[in-house]
Amino acid sequence: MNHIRTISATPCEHDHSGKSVSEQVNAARKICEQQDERFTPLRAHIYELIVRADGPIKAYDLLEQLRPDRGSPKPPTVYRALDFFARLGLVHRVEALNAYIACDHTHPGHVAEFFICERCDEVKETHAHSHENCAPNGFVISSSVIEHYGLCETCALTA
Amino acid sequence: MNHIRTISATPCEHDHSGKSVSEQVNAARKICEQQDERFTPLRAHIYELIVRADGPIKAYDLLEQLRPDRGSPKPPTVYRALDFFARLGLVHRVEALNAYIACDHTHPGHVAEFFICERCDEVKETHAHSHENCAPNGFVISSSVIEHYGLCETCALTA
DNA sequence: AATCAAGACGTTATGCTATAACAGGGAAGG
DNA sequence: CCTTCCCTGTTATAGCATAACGTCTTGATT
Ligand SMILES: [Zn+2]
Ligand SMILES: [Zn+2]
Ligand SMILES: [Zn+2]
Ligand SMILES: [Zn+2]
Repeated sequence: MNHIRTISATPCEHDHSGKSVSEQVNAARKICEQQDERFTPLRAHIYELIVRADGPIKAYDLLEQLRPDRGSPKPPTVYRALDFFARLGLVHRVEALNAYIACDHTHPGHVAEFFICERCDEVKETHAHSHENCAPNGFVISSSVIEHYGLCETCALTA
Repeated sequence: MNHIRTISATPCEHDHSGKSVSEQVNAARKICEQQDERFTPLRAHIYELIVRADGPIKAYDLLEQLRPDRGSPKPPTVYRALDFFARLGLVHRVEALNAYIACDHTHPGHVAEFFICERCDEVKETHAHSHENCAPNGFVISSSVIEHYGLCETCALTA
């Protein structure tokens, strides 16, 4: 189907959200603790890798990056952590990329809307407006996937 | 990640769109011919299976349904057809289901927005409103994925 | 008619994505 | 101490998609 866009594996060191990696990790730790969930060393490690990726990252790329620090982890190791973070709203799955990205909103649990540049891989996350008005009469939305692909302003100008 | 919702494989005989299966197939044939694309017997066969599914259908389920009429087709057979239909806007991919569905709009090429009932698997397709206004300044959208999951009116009332 | 280029299809093989199921270990509470 | 729950490791398998090559048909060009 050729439907999966590619994403680069190049992390970036600039501070995208105005928070350092460790600040973001600590914020996640706090959110976990507030919900009586355990922010274990493994989870902290994986979450940090997701944050450092500074964009969508694939499960098997996370798996690679866990090596050799944690031996040779197997897929369930990372998928379980991703499930956990998704449940807490700390990480979103980007459906059309088969990838995962840290939520960059301070209050997780919202409906995320992504704008993904296909040229430079930059991703902007916004709070989606309500689509209840768009729904067929009586339809009750419980979750939504809203992703846009195209060119960011910079790339659009230099294209 | 447990992110993939399930869909039932039960086709349904009711006429969802007001057009019969053969009418839908003929409409697709016409759209192909208008664009100087070939609506081959294989493509017609696969398109008809998608229409008959009357909802999202998976690539490997299509593959099964092609047997034994067409011997033992392999995955590329169906993925090539799906690519073709998607290129013409006759079929949409539903990202969160890893499934494909016939466009039920008469003028393909639009941005589709799906409302998918997780209880009865009914899918309503609408024309999405523009999200350009929601985009970061200067972002140029080239394609979008908009899918909502929840309960249709009937299921919400009887839940 | 002979030639050529493009596209459609069959086939083999492989790669990527994700989960089921079972076993062991550690933390928290009784 | 002992039980319960959850976290993690591990093996195996399921599910989704494409690369690459060969053959044949179609339709245009010479
Ligand atoms: Zn978010
Ligand atoms: Zn860009
Ligand atoms: Zn459509
Ligand atoms: Zn329903």
